[in-house]
Amino acid sequence: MNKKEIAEILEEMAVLLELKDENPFKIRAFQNGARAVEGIEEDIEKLSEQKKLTEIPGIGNHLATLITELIQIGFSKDHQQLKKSFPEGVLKMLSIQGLGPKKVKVLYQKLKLKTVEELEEACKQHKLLKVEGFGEKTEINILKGIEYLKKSKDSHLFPEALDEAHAYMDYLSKSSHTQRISIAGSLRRHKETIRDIDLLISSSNPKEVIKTFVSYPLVNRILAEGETKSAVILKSRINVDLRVVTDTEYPFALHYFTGSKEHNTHLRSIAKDKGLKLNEYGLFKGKKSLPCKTEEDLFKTLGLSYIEPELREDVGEIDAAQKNKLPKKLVEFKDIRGAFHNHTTYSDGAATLEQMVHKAQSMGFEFIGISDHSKAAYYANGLKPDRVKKQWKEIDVLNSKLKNFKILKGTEVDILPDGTLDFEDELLAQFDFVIASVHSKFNMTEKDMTKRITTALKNKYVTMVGHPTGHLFFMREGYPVNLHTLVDVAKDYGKSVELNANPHRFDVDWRMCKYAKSKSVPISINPDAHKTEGIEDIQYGVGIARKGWLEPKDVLTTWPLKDIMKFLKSYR
DNA sequence: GCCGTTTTCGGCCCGACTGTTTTCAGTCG
Repeated sequence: MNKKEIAEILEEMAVLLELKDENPFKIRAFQNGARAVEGIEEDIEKLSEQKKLTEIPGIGNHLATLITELIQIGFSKDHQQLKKSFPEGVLKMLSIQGLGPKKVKVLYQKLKLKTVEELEEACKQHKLLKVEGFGEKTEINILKGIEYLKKSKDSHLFPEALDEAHAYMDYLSKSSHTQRISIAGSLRRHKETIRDIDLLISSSNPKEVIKTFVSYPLVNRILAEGETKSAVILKSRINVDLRVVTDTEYPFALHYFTGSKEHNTHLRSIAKDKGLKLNEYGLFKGKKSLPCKTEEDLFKTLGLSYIEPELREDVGEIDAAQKNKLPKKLVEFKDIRGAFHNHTTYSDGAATLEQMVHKAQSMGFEFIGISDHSKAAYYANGLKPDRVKKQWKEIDVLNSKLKNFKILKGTEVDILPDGTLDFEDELLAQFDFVIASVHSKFNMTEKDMTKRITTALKNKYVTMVGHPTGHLFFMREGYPVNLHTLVDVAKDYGKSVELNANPHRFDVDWRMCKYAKSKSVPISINPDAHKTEGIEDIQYGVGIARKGWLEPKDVLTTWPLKDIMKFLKSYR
């Protein structure tokens, strides 16, 4: 059992303990334990063997035994026991906004509600009004929460889908019948969340390929198994569609199945204008298909420059391709030289300052910005000025030892409801950079929230706004804010805008990247890392940036360090 | 349940908001 799975079990146990009304500090110990496990840098199985688990802060004797049990026999008796106390659907109710363990417990015990569906029905019939502590508003909010849950039900975070797709492709590539293979669909276009995985294979023996496809060990259910088309659901609950075509058809099919639908429709009309017909099997002049070996050939034949998959959303890319006005070279991961917005154990990160630095160095970076939370972020162990200064000292010492690498002193300072910041200007002035973020009082009108955030951005020491909308995929909607106004203010005050690369966030999204680019506002692709691996999320942020038409020059974190330092001084 | 150079017992991060209530419990971050 790996770190992630162990952490998930500890997390679930914490939830179950909450439902059982256990000692809150015991619950927190499980939550801390889960986070500690996730943050472990070494091999957890080895640590368990060597009985060194208790050396990790947050893991004591009991949790160490439990983790060892999980590693050795794959389950824990304590966990199984706890799980028996509540039906599974009751746990699901907890993912509804505004419903916590206390209320869920009451609903389960008083109204005998066991699933989200039963809860929804009960709300509609106003059965909750009978229960003390529940009112009309609560019912409405629960229904809203259920609606939101349903909307995001069948979607998956980008990296989860990508990992599944790569593993499946590795497996399929081994078949001698597979000629060319590719990811298609929204995953190839790097949409922010993924509903299903589309795979395309060229082969002269489609039957065999399909047979191999449905025999994949991680398949949970086969939905369709035809001559050239198959669909399955994986154990991870992701749907995967496969199409098998001939190698001649492959480039056309790849384009077709990559989409988007709107892009395809538009491109077909371009073909039609030229007296051609385009579909997934070819580009036809009369009955004769024009030869194309690759997608590049296809675009060329239509008189267009090559359109990268990320751009195919029919938001002007076809027009630009006709006029040869597409970005010359979209940003790539290898262009990235460093990252702002990283947390350490000083606040709510799992890795120490030094571990984060080493990770950044191992990724070939030239700098890393450290931005732990400010004091208002109690829940995240936010820093008071004295601890900020302690961290600065540690950074100074490390910097003096480092060659060709620099740690930048930063903070993720809370934006208070009135738009002022959680640190005094006098302190802010001493940071190399300042990220200002909203972490509280989300419930404001768009006008007030926009005022609040732009006021913060206008502060002469603030470099950028962190995760500007605050949304979390599948968990909560963002607070209302006018992003165009925000970008305009960034433009006027010479600031940057964050593209938070955490796959739960992708905030701002690619649409706003495009707008920022049009205003020459540099985008910072930031990992918002809370552990060393978190820094790797930058690669997904790069995908979103590409989708937003960004080239290296548009991305602050690709600039040479001396230019970045110049930028950080320019707006003060 | 975890932790510890004031402590092996007794703390453990807490303020704001919401919706329900008339003084507060539950939820969230």
